[in-house]
Amino acid sequence: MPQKIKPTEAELEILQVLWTYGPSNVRFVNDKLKSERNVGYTTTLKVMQIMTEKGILERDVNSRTHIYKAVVEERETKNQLIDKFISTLFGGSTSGMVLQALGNQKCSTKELNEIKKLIDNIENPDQNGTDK
Amino acid sequence: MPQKIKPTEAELEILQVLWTYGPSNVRFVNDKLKSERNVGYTTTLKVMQIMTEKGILERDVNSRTHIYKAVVEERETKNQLIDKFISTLFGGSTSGMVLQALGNQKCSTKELNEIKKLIDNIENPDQNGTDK
DNA sequence: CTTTATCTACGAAATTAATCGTATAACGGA
DNA sequence: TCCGTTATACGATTAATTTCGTAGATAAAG
Repeated sequence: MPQKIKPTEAELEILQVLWTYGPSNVRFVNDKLKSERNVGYTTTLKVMQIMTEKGILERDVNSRTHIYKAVVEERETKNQLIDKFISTLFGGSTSGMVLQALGNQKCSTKELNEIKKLIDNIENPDQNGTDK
Repeated sequence: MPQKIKPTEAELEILQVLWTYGPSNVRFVNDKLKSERNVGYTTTLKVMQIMTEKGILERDVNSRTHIYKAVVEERETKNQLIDKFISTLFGGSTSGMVLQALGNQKCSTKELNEIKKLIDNIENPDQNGTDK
């Protein structure tokens, strides 16, 4: 576990864009954010600069338009956030959280089946389900 | 959906105590918080006063030592937080979040079975499992 | 009745997050 | 070459959060 990551709301939004679309410039990221809510260009720029200082992002400065990419890994970061969420709200009980999430959210039958399949795989790791 | 709840970190800690132990005074809450981290009495007092102003808590002022209780409901509040968490990090996909949570956390077989049972109940709501 | 401990009220500092305006440099087309 | 567009840099402001010190009131102990 290398670093401790605690992105702010605004930082998470930016990370989402970079995780989804790969390395991007500020304009692109800002456009994506603007499709969700109103935010100024320089605001996004500033946050991305701060993230770079913090080591959350890296940037390529070779061209005039800087290209930013996420340094932190999507899966790992989300795991940390889930961990924290579960420990804060559910006393560390993963199943407690899952039970509440499933109990109250609308989840398609297909999704539920995926989850069941995953559970079966966890319980019988050897028996090959030809997952991937 | 009555109100929108967005407790801060410190507020969530306090809510946890009140949800777990029921209506309490500041001293009690502060003692519980101190078992986790260092925090001064007046700090806890202040936060609880602010929460009361916000309508997150209510207090009984009859005795000198005020008794605070949570106005917001545990289940509902956690649901809102889960919702937000899922939409921010998993594009609204509950199963996406559950898959990642189960895939990476250690969860006992018993817990996994609970989850499976719940899924079965969701899929066959009529067939009575004598839930409650 | 004093003294000491315990409460609440209040104010204010310290931090952190988020936002944006303005300055300045560079690019691109007319 | 000149102008409008687009970048980054930087500073400053605002708002929210967290923290705690101090004052004043009340209870409890001696």
